[in-house]
Amino acid sequence: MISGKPIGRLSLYRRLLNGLMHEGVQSVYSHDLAARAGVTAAQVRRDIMNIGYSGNPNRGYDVRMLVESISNFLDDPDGQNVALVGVGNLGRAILAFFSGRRPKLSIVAAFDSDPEKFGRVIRGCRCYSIDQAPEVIRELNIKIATLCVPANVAQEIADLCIRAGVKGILNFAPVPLHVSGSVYVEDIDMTMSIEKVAYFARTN
Amino acid sequence: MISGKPIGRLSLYRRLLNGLMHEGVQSVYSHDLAARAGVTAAQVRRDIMNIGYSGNPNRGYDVRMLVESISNFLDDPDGQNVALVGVGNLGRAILAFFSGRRPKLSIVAAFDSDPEKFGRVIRGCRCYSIDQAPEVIRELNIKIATLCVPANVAQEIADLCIRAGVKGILNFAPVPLHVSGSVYVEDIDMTMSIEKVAYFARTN
DNA sequence: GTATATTCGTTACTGATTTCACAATATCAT
DNA sequence: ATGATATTGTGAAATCAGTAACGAATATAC
Repeated sequence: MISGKPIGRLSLYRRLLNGLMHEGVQSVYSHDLAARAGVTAAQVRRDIMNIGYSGNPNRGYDVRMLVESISNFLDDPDGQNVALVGVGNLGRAILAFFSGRRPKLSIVAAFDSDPEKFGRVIRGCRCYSIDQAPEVIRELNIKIATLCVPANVAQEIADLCIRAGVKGILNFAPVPLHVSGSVYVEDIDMTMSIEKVAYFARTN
Repeated sequence: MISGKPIGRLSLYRRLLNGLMHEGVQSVYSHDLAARAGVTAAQVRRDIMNIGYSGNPNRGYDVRMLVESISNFLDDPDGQNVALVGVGNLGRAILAFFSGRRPKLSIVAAFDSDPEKFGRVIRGCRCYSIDQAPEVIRELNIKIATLCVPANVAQEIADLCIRAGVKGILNFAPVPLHVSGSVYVEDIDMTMSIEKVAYFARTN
């Protein structure tokens, strides 16, 4: 079993390695990747060890093969569909940000409560009424939801998604969600983050 | 000295407490606040202990006074000015999100490289050329920057901000920043987050 | 006024994560 | 071939964050 933080780092390594591959770099040392990722070399080696890939003493890691190993580990080979709930400013920004970024992860449906938005297609993603969510989530086999809704409805909408089969939630709403242990929630709490920055900018 | 995660939790507690205060609740127990925040009661008590506030056995914590204690700890009494760099989709969403949310933290200037945007005022925040950043950051005594720029220029722009006096960066660019130890960086890496969610949605 | 029940404050513990350190191994120059 | 060098893989140590547990303190009931 492997826990949250290493998974995040693997995702980062892969992104950095993709950049290197694009530049034509063929192999990389743990300390080099570590410097780019902002972690220690030992950390990189252990993370890579954890997914069962092996490098080559004196030549480091083969970039292409390491990317492949990480992808085998992280990705569903068939791809995963994602829903976006809440097509406000933030929701649209996220649609724009993710559009075509990860081939194995596609935002395939958006939901909102504003009838103005029903039927519109934003960045190739169709917007439905939130009432249709249970049906659409089931039909498209969506297991991942991105919540960009106001705090006061976030729990209710999370519950609705979970009842429809969602197993993982990326929560931008500034409120902790209460879910059963079989559902994974990752919070992106921008208010908390900026207050942290403000604190350390002041006291560091 | 108190490190990153407790600070984040304090920010969260304060937000929850403000909600309670709004509902007219006067006092709260550690286990109640803990349940709302999704942490253990011991954690709450210890976090509150760390900032030197004391509750009352059998009556819990006074909501108003606890909020005040946390605010004294987290906030600069004179307020802090924030710059937003990169007025794209995400930047505008963040402007909308933060506008008027925390009285002690105001986004007072935005910067972009697109001349179309210069001089425009978005959510009460004026948009300047990135070339004016050093000057404006100094004049407005800005110590905090929110980076919503493309990955390939993020480091360069971070350096520019730091040279102008910025001490804390909230980094939305999907690339780790290399900064000196006296500057605090908080990363919000949405790609990493969604890949984490995807992984656990699949394997949990 | 006393007993009782409940909660806080804090110390000691536990578990997880990260780093250290070094043997094992591959490469390269000679 | 062989020696020198640089790197990986990984058990052990260290660090860190979170939890449990319990004495001290306070309110409440009778």
